[in-house]
Amino acid sequence: MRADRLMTIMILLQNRGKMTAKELAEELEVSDRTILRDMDALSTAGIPVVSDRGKDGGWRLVDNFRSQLSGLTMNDLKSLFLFPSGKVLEELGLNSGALDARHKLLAAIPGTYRDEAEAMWERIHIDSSTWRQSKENVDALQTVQQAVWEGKKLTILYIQADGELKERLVEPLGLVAKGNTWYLVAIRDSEFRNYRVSRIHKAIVENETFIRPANFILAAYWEQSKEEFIQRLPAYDVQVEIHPSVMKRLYFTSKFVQVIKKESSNPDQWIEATLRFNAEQEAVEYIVGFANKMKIIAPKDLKSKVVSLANSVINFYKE
Amino acid sequence: MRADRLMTIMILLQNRGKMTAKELAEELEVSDRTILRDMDALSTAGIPVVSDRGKDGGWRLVDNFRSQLSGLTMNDLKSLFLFPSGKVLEELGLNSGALDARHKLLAAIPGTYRDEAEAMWERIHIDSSTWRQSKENVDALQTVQQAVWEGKKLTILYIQADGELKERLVEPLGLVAKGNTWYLVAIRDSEFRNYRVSRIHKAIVENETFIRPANFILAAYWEQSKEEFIQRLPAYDVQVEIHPSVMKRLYFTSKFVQVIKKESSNPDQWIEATLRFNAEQEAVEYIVGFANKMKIIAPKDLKSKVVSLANSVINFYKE
DNA sequence: TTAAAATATGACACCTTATGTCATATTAGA
DNA sequence: TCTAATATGACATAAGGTGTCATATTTTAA
Repeated sequence: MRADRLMTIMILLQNRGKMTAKELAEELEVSDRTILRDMDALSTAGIPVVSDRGKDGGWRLVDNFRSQLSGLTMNDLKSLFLFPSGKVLEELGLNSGALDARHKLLAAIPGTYRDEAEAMWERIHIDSSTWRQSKENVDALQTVQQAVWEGKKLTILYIQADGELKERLVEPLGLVAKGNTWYLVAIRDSEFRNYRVSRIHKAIVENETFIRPANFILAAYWEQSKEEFIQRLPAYDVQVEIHPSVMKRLYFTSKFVQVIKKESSNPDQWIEATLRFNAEQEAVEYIVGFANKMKIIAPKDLKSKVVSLANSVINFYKE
Repeated sequence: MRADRLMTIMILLQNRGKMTAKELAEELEVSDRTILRDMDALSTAGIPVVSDRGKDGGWRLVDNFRSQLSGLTMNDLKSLFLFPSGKVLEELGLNSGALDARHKLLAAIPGTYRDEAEAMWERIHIDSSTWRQSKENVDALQTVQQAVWEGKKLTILYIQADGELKERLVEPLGLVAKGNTWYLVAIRDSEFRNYRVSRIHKAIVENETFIRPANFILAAYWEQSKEEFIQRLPAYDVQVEIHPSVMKRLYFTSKFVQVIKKESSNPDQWIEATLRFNAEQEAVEYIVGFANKMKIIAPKDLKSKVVSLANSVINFYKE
């Protein structure tokens, strides 16, 4: 009961600014004295409530703290109960069915939490699955996950980009779910590395434990790692003109689109755009599919590459 | 204190199987009698603890429940503090910075929760952003979100699939984050509808409120809606043989791959596979990019379509 | 300066909840 | 039959919380 009330006091002060003990007492149907005690309890708990004595006195949250709270407290509560996609939960072995049991456990928490939880569940849903069944292989995920939780070293057979199988002994720090793809973040030879879980052919949890780096923050590491990866991503830019009839298709596969200039309602006016690919070959393969609806402006030698590919298609099916 | 202890009992039983009241009492530094009372409380709360009397007696969780719990209780706690992607939080106005303040609030919860929260944060990270900047337009999300929270009707200017702008008055029920794409689930004309947020050109929150349907469950509705959408997705299956040199590429764009038969280590043996497309044209455009590395087996008339497209490429660049 | 509105603190009586101790009963296995 | 275990009730005590009351201090306005 009291935890409920403390939380409510915080929320009231956040929303209304300054309130007297008498007002709070009436709102919460307790005595003034109880409110004063609650204020002691909040202070003890580190919540910076302060009092103004005398006329026009009352209680408020320290202004700085309050302005933080105004963007935080209610939203904190909301995000506290915003659950990730059922697919992620499932692949972590935390089935959607667990949601119900968790709700039950949550019922033991002060009522305000519960109300916020329900509101969030009712209004926001996250879904990371694809429209069609993903073929991403997560056979190794259970084993990898076990090692992560138990802080044990892991031997993995890893399929490298060139298709070669390599055995590695790693210290698994965490897992990152990027869309439908799981990455294992681990230490090998004193260096941080990311391994795509679908490329782990086999994983064996070792008995040997390891010391987790003291200041390792998975989310921060991942953002940095991602930034570096993106920096190293090859970029092959192509200037094209697009026939309006395929604009919809371009939006649907927006993956390569960087810039679209001057989209016009004139159904006959070709539209300039910049596309970015990882490699020339990727550009060729993509652009050839647009046939005569996408015209290469630059680089100029890409045209002959596209034509060459088209010729090989024709020869292939001549038989 | 007691809530802590109840939770600890559950965890101990889950981890150790059967324990006597005496053992639990010693572990938790309370009397046997208190443990027996706690068991009553757990039963009352719906946790199926059962006792074995007499020699070799003790307390355990119902086997079925325990096996669920082994995937549930600890995992419940874990998933309770598994936070969705920072991108989703950001777009909901719940910035990553809120995480820290939430952690502080969570500190008020029994210590076991806090420990689990830290473990989860340290080991699992979710990231729904793309390697490259997404072009998905979420300008309207703030306004839409506001209406969702406030339970107010919303007027939207919606860009339909054919590009036409339509004005709609809707009752917004919730938001679904599907990968990088937000969908608004709303009622219009007494029917549930999904609107892609990036297609909402403009949104205006009305003053008029609406009655939320009593038994509406967003997650359930979304799963059903998705199922129906997938059922209606056209499926155009193509049997192909793939040269091993492009297998890597196929894995990278696994979107269309349905079945791969007999993958061989023989670098000269073509591999049979089934690809699924939404339309014949999509198949043509995709397969042409593989040139002579992907051979169409069936349907047979697709070959001529691919050749035709290749010809139009060649003619296009003849100038 | 006075009065009113506010908080600050302590104390006490009372209420509610929780705990430990004890006694008796029942169950299960050796 | 004996021992190890749970089952239940009861009672005294402890712990936590609340309301009422009294006294003290601070602030502002008249």
